[in-house]
Amino acid sequence: MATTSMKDVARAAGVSVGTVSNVLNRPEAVAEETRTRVLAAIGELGYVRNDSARQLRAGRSRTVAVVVLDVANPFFTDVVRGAEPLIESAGGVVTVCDSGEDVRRERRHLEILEEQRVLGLLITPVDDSSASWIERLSGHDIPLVLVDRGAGRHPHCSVAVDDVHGGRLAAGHLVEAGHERIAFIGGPTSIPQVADRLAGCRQVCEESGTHLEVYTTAGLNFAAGREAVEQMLGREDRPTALFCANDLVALGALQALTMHGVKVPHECAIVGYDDIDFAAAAAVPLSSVRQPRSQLGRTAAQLLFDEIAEGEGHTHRNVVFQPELIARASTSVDAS
Amino acid sequence: MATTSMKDVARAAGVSVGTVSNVLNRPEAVAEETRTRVLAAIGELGYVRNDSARQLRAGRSRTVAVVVLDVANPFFTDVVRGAEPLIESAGGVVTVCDSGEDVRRERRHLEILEEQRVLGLLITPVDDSSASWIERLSGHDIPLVLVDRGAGRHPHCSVAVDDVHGGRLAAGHLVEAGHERIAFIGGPTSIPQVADRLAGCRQVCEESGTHLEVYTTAGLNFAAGREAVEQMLGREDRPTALFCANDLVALGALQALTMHGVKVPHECAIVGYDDIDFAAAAAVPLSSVRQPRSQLGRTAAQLLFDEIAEGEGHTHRNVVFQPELIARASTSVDAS
DNA sequence: CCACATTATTGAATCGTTTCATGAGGGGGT
DNA sequence: ACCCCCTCATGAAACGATTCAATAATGTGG
Repeated sequence: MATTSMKDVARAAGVSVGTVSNVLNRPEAVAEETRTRVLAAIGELGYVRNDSARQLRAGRSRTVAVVVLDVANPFFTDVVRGAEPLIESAGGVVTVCDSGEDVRRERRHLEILEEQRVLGLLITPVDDSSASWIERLSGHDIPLVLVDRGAGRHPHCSVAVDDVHGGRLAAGHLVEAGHERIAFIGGPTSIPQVADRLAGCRQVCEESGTHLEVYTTAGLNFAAGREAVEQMLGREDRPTALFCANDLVALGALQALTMHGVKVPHECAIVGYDDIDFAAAAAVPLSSVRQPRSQLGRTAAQLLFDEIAEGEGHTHRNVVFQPELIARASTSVDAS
Repeated sequence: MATTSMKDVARAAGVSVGTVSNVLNRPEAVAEETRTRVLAAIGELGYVRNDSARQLRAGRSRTVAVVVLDVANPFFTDVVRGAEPLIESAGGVVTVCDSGEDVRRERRHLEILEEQRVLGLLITPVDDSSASWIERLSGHDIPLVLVDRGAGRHPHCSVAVDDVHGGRLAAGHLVEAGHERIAFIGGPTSIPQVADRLAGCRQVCEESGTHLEVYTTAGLNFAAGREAVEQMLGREDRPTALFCANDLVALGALQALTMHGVKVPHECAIVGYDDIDFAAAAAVPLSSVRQPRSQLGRTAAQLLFDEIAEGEGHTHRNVVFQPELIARASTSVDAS
């Protein structure tokens, strides 16, 4: 048998489809006696609403999509978790899309989301080339909030963390500890977060006359950190401290250093970024720049619903959070 | 302006909607000249297909949902990544739902997925109470594959890892290393994986006359491991080795032990489960039971599509993989 | 007893696709 | 000329819900 529809329920309960619909959507407008009869029929037939039909009529789905750079990165899972409660309590459904830092994957997701007529979008764009697609969605009346990106530069709501400041915090911490050769590991630099963190780091190094080497990686993951360190260890006169663009890279770097017998922190200090749970539990507890992850998600969801509610007369808001440095053993001076 | 529909495109190109549909779905059935004209109109108007209408007509969506216990757990992200390529190459769309080990959340997801008429489902059920819901979906013609659960017990396709064997491997490894007091940390035991791993562990302990203590936790995460260890340290005569139900728990335990100055491995050894990337990079590289994660996902997707393709005359298959023990420093005997 | 609210239900139009039977226009073959 | 076949394009009928104007049924007050 094909799936049962409202028509079947209506027939079984001896009412019209309009009434069945009312029972489901505005139960108070239906007489007690009728309502129970309809509900009974629904139970009996195992009827399940067809969301496609609902959406078609409504013109929009109730899905809010969150497009992130890497679902395996705890930073993003925390952002998502921060956003979920608000979305769900507003009757929305959350779907997470992983762009994997790949513009093509991102585009594919956006195409599908557009066809699905999603209610709204929280997105961390892969890089600047994503902009045209984002404008397209926005032009098609899909409200969106940029996450961790685009403070003020784009005509959209956004939440972000001041990554330049974060870079300064990290580098400043290392310079204060007396390091004179610092390496930055991270990439690709087309990712704005990476570029900003590096920029902040560079500022501090230039101000203090500290030598800075940059190791550009292809991604922000475990393997990237490991490979960068392998490459670095070949050189003479190697840096005494690393600033890694995120904690995954830092953990990879830490692992490679340990494997090659380089002692952290006193032969080489490390600062990461994001302060994920694993950072504190690493071989050497990792100093890291902490971002208010779940707050980032919550605020993003809030901005999205504000935009939806306000409609036409909406003015975009850009919320910027300040990061915070958490010092741990990986940069400890007295651990020597 | 409302979103532009096929009707608008048809008008602009001077053809009927049927033809526009053909251009999109069976371009070879449309004359070259007409096709380009229609495509031009589509580009001009910025037309985007409406998926709700499509699905309504088709009766099914092209979404395959993967319902996992915890998206933040690298085990599951790897399973998902393993499944994705196959699903996407078959024209499907993947959506990941996080039940958070909570039956109520799981149920909410299943309700929504059913309303969405998903193409199929890969699911790791929270516990046995999920069964009735799963049967319901299955009865409503939604094909599904159980992941990491239900080898043979349920009337469905499934992929799984022999967790009892995994538990035996872990415990056997510790017993061989000479440990005589072992603690198992994990929970809730309503999760079948946890129960099986414990069962395997218990078998070995009984066979070898090894003392076993069980610390039941509320979840399989970082904090759970930390808390269990806090509790354990209060006791006298504490175990000399831990077997943790997964790596997150193990890392939490490791962190707590280190914080209290207990040396791993020689004051207390640890074996984890899953062999996630972080395991190798932990404070003390973690011995762990490795499961073929992405293969699990790939096979699950394969089984799902087989079931969809075979239709009525389908007979369920249950694939079981064998886990493997990876020994690292956290159980090393000569590291004393 | 009539006019008038009030409340509960109905039926039809609508959302945007896909699908399929139907038909129009052209060649070829006989 | 006639018939058949082919290629393209058409128009209308689904799909399953929501919404709203129209009605039916009931009660209220004058």
